[in-house]
Amino acid sequence: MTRPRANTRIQQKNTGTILDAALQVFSAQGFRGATLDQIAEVAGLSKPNLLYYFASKDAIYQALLQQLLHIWLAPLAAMDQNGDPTSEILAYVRRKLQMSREFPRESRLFANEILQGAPRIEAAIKGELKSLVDAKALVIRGWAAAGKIADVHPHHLIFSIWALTQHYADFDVQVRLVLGAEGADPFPEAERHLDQMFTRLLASPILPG
Amino acid sequence: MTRPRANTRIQQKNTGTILDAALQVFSAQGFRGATLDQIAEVAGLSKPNLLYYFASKDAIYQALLQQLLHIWLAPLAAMDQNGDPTSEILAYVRRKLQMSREFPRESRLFANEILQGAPRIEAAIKGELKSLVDAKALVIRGWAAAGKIADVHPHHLIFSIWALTQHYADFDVQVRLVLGAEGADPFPEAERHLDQMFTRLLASPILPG
DNA sequence: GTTTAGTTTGACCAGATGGTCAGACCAAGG
DNA sequence: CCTTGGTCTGACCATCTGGTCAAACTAAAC
Repeated sequence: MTRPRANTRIQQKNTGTILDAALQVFSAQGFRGATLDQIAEVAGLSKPNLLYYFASKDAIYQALLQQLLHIWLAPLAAMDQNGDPTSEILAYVRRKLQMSREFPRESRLFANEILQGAPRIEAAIKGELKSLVDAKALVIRGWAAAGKIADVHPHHLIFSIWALTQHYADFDVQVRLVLGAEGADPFPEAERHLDQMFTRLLASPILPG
Repeated sequence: MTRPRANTRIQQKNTGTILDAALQVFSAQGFRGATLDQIAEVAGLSKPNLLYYFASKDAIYQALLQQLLHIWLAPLAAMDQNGDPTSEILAYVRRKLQMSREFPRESRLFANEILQGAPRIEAAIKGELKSLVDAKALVIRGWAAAGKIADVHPHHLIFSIWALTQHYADFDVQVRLVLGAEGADPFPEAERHLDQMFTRLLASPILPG
């Protein structure tokens, strides 16, 4: 094995730099649209040097996806079966929106990948991601059955959380253009709106009192 | 002007064929990822023949975007100020979801364009799209002020409709993979879920009775 | 049937792109 | 110092890509 495995300090630093630059470029251009030259320039390294650390353009992309999957699933994984149902779901929504704000590039990378048919992440979706979603869907179904939240379709509830929160990362440009100068930072208002949506959605049909 | 302007039958047929093929390829690969060779192959024409009808790759893409903008705005434009507020908004949601189902390639084309920073459609967003949205936002604000719907942020309401409906086109692969074999067609359930969400969101805080 | 305007293509080009490689460079241990 | 193993790069290559062009072909008007 001639390929380094991130032992040396230099290796750790450079693989990190490369992955960050790659995230920048891939998330903005998609896999096919991105070029090694662009990544190299952003990373401040030469192209052959990139290929010293990663076997190919594809390998860089794969490494990125692999690394990001965990960050991506964390907010859902943190949803606690034993907590208060509405609070747990609302907290998940807020965490996810926060991720759109802090990690828009990651969100766009995934969006690009899925848009293109998920050719390089299909396995992870069918595996890790689906397992987690199915598990949490069961929890939600349980909450609904116990009358603690309204009777919602668990999978579509999760889809709607993804759709609504990721929209503010993936379509950031559009959101800001449409809002114009008034709404310089769309996120506070977005959080209020999403709070409102999910609070109302989840409220049990018969209100106490 | 040597360039044809779609007069002849042949011109009409071929420009149509090319735009359809281009939609196919651009929506799946993004602008940079798509190649003229791919488009030519899908269209069943030679590459030079493509460039006989359109001046450049860019021109094909621009023509596509221009053509699609109208289709895209139609459902929102059809929202009627004089109709029943809740019905109007719910009808808009259904129309928009229907478009995700019938025209997923169009949705993905826009998604790709926005993801990449909307470099070639920024003007249209700041212009036509923003104008329409602002106008409809006023209508919604009026409905809310009159107490006919709950007090929602108009722009973010529209964003949430876009996000939720387009998700089923743009992330179709993911939706189907996560649902697995059970949900062969996610749309009926999606419609029920979105109906539920917006019905509850828009219901006035004080229920009659 | 011939002219004319519109249509199609094979061959070609310049620049971009992913990837290779031999050798230069450099840090650190002996 | 010198060796050694990891790091870096200029030069290079095959292929792909957007685009051109002269010439061949075809439909239809006269």
